[in-house]
Amino acid sequence: MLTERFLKDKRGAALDAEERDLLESAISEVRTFGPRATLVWAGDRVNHSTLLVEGFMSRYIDDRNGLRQLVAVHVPGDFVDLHAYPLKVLDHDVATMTTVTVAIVPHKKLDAITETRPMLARKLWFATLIDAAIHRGWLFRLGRLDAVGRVAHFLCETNARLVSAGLSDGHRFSLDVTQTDLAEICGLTSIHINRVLRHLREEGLCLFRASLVEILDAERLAARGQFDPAYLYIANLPAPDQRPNHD
Amino acid sequence: MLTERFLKDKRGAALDAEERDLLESAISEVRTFGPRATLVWAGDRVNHSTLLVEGFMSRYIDDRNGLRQLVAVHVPGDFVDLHAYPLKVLDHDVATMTTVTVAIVPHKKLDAITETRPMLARKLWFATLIDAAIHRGWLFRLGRLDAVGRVAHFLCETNARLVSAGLSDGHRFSLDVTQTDLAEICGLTSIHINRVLRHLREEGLCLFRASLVEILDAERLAARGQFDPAYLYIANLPAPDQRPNHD
DNA sequence: CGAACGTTTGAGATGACTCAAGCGTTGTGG
DNA sequence: CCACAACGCTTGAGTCATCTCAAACGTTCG
Repeated sequence: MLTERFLKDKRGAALDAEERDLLESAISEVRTFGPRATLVWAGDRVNHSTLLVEGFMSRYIDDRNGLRQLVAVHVPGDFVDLHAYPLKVLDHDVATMTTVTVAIVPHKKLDAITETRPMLARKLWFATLIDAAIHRGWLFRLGRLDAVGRVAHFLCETNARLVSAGLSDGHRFSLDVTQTDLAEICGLTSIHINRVLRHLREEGLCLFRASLVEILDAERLAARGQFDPAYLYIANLPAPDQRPNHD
Repeated sequence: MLTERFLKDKRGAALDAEERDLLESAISEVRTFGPRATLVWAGDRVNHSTLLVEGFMSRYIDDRNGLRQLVAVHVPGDFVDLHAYPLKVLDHDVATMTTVTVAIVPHKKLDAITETRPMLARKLWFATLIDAAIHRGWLFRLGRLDAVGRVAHFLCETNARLVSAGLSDGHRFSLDVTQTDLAEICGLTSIHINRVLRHLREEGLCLFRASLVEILDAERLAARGQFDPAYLYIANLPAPDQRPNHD
């Protein structure tokens, strides 16, 4: 089932069987794309959204000098550009990172859903708000962490999301991206990413080699990146530290 | 009218008279708060959302060492934590920056709207997606700009939003925040913010003094911050540069 | 009047960047 | 089938932006 992973394990928003069937029937087409293919350009009007079934995708903003800043990385189960349904025009590009399988959902079908199924509509809304929460996690990463912390934070986040998608056992997962990709995610240069990865390896925190991430010490890695998974809204997550009392 | 500025001038999502009345009648209470008051703590369950009528508010994430990263600044007309309606629990704190007037909208009233008015519901969804687009603008700012660029970018953004809210003439506006606030927005130290502001002043780009921003050279300031307002989804904006052809 | 807060400036430390070069792997066309 | 180009990874050396620590000043408010 193509929508199988969508909103799976998300706090209080999992789809029931009927909703899932409805969404599944909204898919008009299934396609595959090779790596590094751009599916949507900023500024273009779009009439459909893209559910990622397999592979990794990204969203990014280019600067004047050809440098780019990734604003999102998507894993299987993500409704990559569902926000294009209300927005119609995007402020960023949408591209594949690896070879992907995607399901296309025309906005016309979403019209039918939102007009007749307010609860499902609310869950779609919820899904786009998780993306926004992840944006905030990234803002914290870029604004408050040093280079090692940023990479550690990103790897913890990706691990948590892939565990939720059933694509990581919590210690090893496939992440087929280059060091340049990591640089564009973390707001660093690829050269510095290389030194950061060496540092993480030498400290026994984690390995990144040949498209494979091995987390050697999850606890210390999370501490180094000040990673608290609350913002991912994953259900049944082992409780993080209690927040301090707010007096 | 309390909701007067909400979605005003936003591309293709302005409310019609009936929708505005409906939203207005969903307000249960109007309150004022002093500066630096926290309205919502991360992790708390909330049953209402807050429409900002007057003043400035912020949303932020604290790190372990008491430092904070702002993830949003809100101006009058913003529905500050509308995303709490689907999410119920927030991943960040919500606080006032100045003295504010806010309108409280219970989630129960929003239930009634989403169940009977799919088009208005879609516009509420749209409003939360603009906040997400602004998050992305901030990610670009933090990930790809140097200190001077970040401050320039933020001031351009705030100017554009306040023009849209009718609170800036495009050249001068009141911004009652400290240099420490700017530091927490831009991911810098307040000391460095001070030097950046001096630089902007000496370059004739803009002044920030006594809670007043004066933009001396809007074009060069925007260039310095690589600011392109497309992500704000403001209607009838003078067209920015055409995007290059994508071949 | 004194305390608290925000601003301003200086000096020195450091983290990340730039430039440069070499290495290994992969894919491709002669 | 080999040679070479393209790409990604790795390392070194030097530079620069921003941070840290320190101190002084002005304003506001109790």
